Amino acid sequence: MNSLKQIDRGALSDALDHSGQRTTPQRETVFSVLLDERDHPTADEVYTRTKSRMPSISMATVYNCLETLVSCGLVKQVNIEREPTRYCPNLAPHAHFHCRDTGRVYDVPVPAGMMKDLAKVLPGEYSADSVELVFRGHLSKGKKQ
Amino acid sequence: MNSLKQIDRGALSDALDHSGQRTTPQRETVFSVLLDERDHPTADEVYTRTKSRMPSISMATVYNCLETLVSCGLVKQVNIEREPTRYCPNLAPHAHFHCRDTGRVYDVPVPAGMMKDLAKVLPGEYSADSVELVFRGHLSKGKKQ
DNA sequence: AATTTGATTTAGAATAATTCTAAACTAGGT
DNA sequence: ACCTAGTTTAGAATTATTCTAAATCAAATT
Ligand SMILES: [Mn+2]
Ligand SMILES: [Mn+2]
Ligand SMILES: [Zn+2]
Ligand SMILES: [Zn+2]
Repeated sequence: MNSLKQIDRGALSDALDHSGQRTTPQRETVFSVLLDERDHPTADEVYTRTKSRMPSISMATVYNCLETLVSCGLVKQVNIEREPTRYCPNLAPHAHFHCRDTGRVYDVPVPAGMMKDLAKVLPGEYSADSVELVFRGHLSKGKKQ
Repeated sequence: MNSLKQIDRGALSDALDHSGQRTTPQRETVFSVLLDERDHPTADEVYTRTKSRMPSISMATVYNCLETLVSCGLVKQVNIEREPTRYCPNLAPHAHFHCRDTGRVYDVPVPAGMMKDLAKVLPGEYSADSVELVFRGHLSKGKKQ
């Protein structure tokens, strides 16, 4: 019993089935780690958190599970500059904000359809299947951390 | 005599002076390589091209020069997924398009003010000093390469 | 002109995130 | 119970980049 809610467990096994991969305790646990704290952890952070729930898991498996979750569409990779890849289970179109002070990455909701509309700046010969919008700057003190 | 136009040579020494760094043949040559072919080369590609104009240059110096040019604001780093960092001397606000087929990266002009306007989606406590917009997809055949 | 000094260049070593390899393990289907 | 393909695992390999320390350079001073 990891902390996956029934609905998330369903989404996980559907997505894995659909892409011909098995549901395993390691994959469930890694997925639950991502859903529990949505702070865009790195593979290393996912490893630490997963290990506390499943001490036998290895770093290689964490990388494998993350790659599996990405490949079946449940998780997105977020790359900011040359930092280690971060992982985001938020499937809604959204932007990211990277705080230069803390290094933290936040989800930024965007109005419905806006991400798609951005692609209108593309000349006709370009056709985009993904749009990535990243802000970098500072959080005014007082808010969050 | 490297292939720097007089106007670019001026911009270079101004920017270097302003940040307390010296104008050197290596820096001039690396800068001219970036200006001559605006295809967002990697450090490795910059090294190859620079070496053909200045055979004695080393990889370490290319990295150093690129870092210098970035630090004085003449060049921007462009990071796409986990690929090697690319370098872009286009100082106008613009977006990038990454072709999944060829791996090439293209500049996409955006309407004046649009990049700034994007920051309006940010909640009040966020203040962005940089906005990055990257499209990924395919170029319709026929166009470019 | 020679000397000093700090910046720059250079080759090669070190680093670190990620991927690869190959062996052990697991589980579903016969 | 056995087969088989998929998964997990430890550790080695990879690779872009950074670091180190010595050599070189050039502006400023003597
Ligand atoms: Mn901040
Ligand atoms: Mn294409
Ligand atoms: Zn996110
Ligand atoms: Zn560009």
